[in-house]
Amino acid sequence: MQNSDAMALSAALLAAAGGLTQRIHEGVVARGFEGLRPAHGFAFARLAPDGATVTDLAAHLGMTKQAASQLVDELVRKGYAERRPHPADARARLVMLTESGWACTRAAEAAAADAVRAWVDVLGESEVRALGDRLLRIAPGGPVRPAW
Amino acid sequence: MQNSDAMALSAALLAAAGGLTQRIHEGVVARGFEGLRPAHGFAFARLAPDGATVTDLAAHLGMTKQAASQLVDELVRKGYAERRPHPADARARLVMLTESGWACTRAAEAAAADAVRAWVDVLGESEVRALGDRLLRIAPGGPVRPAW
DNA sequence: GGTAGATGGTCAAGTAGCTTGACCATCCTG
DNA sequence: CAGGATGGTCAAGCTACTTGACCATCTACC
Repeated sequence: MQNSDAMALSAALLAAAGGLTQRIHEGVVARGFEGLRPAHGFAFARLAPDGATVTDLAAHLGMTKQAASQLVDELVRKGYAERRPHPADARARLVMLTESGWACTRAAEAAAADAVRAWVDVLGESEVRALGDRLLRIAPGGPVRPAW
Repeated sequence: MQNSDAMALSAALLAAAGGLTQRIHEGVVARGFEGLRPAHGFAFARLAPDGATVTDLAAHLGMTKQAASQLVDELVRKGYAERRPHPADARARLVMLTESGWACTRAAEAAAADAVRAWVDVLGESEVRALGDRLLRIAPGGPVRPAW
């Protein structure tokens, strides 16, 4: 395999990821959630299950805890999250999604589903499943971080 | 296909793209090119064939021409590009890669090839080719822009 | 051929999202 | 119950972008 093939594959992967990010973002906006940037989506993904501390979030997003704290401030101010006392550690605070935050998460899922549906129209369902399977096997198991 | 499947596929795609970006960047640094951010790679891709004007570059990168101009300033200051008079338009200036810029482009190709080689080890060559083929078909034909 | 608007580019100032540094409160370990 | 580690915030600074204003040159129309 030539270097130029590797570049073509890389470009396709980055273009697909960029397009997906943009479509999800547009879909979320279209569903009435404003003032959010794609980076917030990564935060929602970490907060969704059971909440998280600011330090957890910072590690997940690959940023300092100060920056994560600012980001949480913003989510709180906009009503998507709230800080609650941590049940087991008086230093820590558990950041949890509000009902509005959950609604936004569902909107993001719906937008992602729309984007994937467009791929199914082009490739067919089995091909899309195969694509997902292969991506999973080459994706670094770790956290999904905005890397550039 | 469930919404949760779409999210899993999206996460895998974004993780793969993020990992690839990071690996390319690390590979470029490891080959001795410093002071460059991943975003510069997108600029190099546009400059590589025959040079480009600042306005072209801005459109390609999805930013204002002022920002693109600043970015070119930086590349010039670091010796990767140079501004030459445009042969057919006295207003415009043609930004071209220097020999050092070409060397950096080759380093990025080599780093991408390394990353792809790691995928081949996991999936096998034919699967990786199939992956690239499918990505090309779902990627928005347009320019590769850093979308978040 | 001259003039009016469009286009390429830069200078200047402002903004948003991150960083580093300092600090306090609470925890855990010996 | 000390002393260090950890969770979190406040404050200041940096950097890559933005918007706004401006000049030089191209292009189209009369």
